[in-house]
Amino acid sequence: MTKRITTIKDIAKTLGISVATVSRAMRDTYDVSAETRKLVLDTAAKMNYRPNFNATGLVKSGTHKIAVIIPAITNYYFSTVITGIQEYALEQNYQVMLYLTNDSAYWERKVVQELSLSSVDGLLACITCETIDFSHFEELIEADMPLVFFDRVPESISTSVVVQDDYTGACMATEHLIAQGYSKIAHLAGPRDLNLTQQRLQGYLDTLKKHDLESYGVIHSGFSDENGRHDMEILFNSPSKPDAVFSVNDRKGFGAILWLRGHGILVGKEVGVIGFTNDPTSKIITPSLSTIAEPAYEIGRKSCEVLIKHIQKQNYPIQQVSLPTELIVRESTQRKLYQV
Amino acid sequence: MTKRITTIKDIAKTLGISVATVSRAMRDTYDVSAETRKLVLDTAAKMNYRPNFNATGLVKSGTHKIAVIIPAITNYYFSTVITGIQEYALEQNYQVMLYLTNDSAYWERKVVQELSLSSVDGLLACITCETIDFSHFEELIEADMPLVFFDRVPESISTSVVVQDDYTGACMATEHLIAQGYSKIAHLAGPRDLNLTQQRLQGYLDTLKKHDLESYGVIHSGFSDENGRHDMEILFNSPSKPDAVFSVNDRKGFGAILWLRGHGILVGKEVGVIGFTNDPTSKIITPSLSTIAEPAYEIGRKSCEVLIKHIQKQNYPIQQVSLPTELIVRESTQRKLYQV
DNA sequence: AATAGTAGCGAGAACGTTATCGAAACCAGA
DNA sequence: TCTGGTTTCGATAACGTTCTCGCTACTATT
Repeated sequence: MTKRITTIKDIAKTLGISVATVSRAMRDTYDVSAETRKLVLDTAAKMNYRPNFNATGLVKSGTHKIAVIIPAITNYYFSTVITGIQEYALEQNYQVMLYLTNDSAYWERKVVQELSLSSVDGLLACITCETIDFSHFEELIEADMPLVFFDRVPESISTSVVVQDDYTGACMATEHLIAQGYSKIAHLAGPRDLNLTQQRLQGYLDTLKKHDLESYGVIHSGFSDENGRHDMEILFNSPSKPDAVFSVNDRKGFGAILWLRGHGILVGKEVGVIGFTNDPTSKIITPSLSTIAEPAYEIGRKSCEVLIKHIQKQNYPIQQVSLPTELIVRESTQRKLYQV
Repeated sequence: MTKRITTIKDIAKTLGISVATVSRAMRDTYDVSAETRKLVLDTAAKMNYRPNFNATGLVKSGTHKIAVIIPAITNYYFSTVITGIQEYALEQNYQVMLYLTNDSAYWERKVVQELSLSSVDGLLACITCETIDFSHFEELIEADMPLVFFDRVPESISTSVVVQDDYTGACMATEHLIAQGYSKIAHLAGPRDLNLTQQRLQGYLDTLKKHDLESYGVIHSGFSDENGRHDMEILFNSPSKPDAVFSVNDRKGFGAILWLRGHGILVGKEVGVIGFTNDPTSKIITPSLSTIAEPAYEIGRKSCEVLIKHIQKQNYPIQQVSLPTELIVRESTQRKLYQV
């Protein structure tokens, strides 16, 4: 703070050359001799020079920064996505600024609006489960700010999006339950307005219809294991009890398993449970949870890649990326091998 | 990008006043009349003006940004710490830039060295478990960059640090095991060089000594559940088998429980297990894992608070904050109530 | 009525870098 | 020796904002 940071001027002064030459030597410009470049680079290293990004950002409009707006990071999926984003960004020499909305539409709007257009080159966003008004994002688009959504994406806005194949994943999960001999299948669904919720719900419904089965209940609620428990309470207090549940995510699946165990119901043998995510805890819980694995890390990398392409090429076409999921069979959907 | 962003000059031009006045009106300067301020603010809003942080950062040295350098975020503790950091930073109008080192000392050094001193006001760091050379951090300190460490802190550097009380936590864990009647206690320790590892090890050793007990083994390894499994394999293949283990963190504790269950050993009744963290999965695993709860969220907030104080007051004294932990008793250390 | 004080504003420099333009130095060919 | 073409470099203007002066006009005091 008080100490003087060495600038390009200092280097120029000690070397007796102009700042322009120093600036050129720093970058890969041809307009400088090999010896002076080496001289500049050496003294720069000696004087512990670091470029001032505020200055470079001022003159070339473009900071090498991207903003990531995400509901939370305290779960496996989101934290893994961020890891993917971060790694790709670093490889491409971009820096990531993190904004947590805590799943509050109010905070999301506030963060997006206060985001200085000049402080980031682009935006990677995953909306809250409350977001129904997207005008704050639309303002960004009008200002030509590169923007790509991942995982939870709005339907009404035309931007690039990167998601997992939620529909097919849901079909696979439901098919698996049916193949295992379950027929009274219910669905623990996510918040109503989320695209992802609707996709997974539709995959579930379509697969049931394909097999001439009826739904044994669909309950919409949040993503926590507590939500899962509560939904099971409702589901199993109804006259027509299901013999399997497909949960919109693993955490609600954990809640479902815990509720079933707490009520002396054998998970797998009596009631099957399948989740969606492949959270590491799904291997740890007893019985272990069958699930649809999401490529979280790749979603992070891919969405960052698409964003940076948008940043670097003005008219890069809008991308609709959908990454494949995978069925992972564990104990919670096995009728025979039930153990413990 | 191609579209013109409104600047302070545009506002000045449309209003027929000088840029200086507009600048003053934006901030809380007395040197401007109430009416012109209102006029400026209104047209600024109308023209959708956003401040250019590159410019402000250039003239006042100080971007409102802090960098967070952390090994990973894909676990409960780190992601919760970041959440705390993020929330406090946002409240104080600071923005956080995230850097993941992936627990690689090489990456950590690279990130710290390439970090432009001018692009952030301060640094919040948690070292990798490989870091033994701290010269890259010392360079930052020499350049008067505010720096505070959290959780994993170096001993040799004199900066502010924010940690949980690892020593007392380890004492509490060991005391609890002894109180439950276990006497042959082993310790699944963390990576050797980490201060946190040594503190928890020392707490364990001191408590054993206090009760005239001998250690039934200390094994150093990483933090994953796989490490926990592997360490148990070694521990239980030795002639003197323990009847309880204190794990340096919950994830290794999960591995320990899984290993014991896999070998038909009743967790709790035959062999007690206690962890450290209070990862949400510790409630989900069977049997549920007793643990020492860490105040992860508060550690995030507190370390951010200390950093911002350092940023704002040049000679803010160095802080050594140690936040209390809490014993959480669950099934894995209960000899009597063992169920399932 | 003269002076002092103050509120409100403008002009211009500064922050550290890049970009544009042109000048100097050198070389080759005639 | 002169011309033309490179290569290498320096001066200077920009980028958007804040800050330091200083100026004007108004109010208050005597």
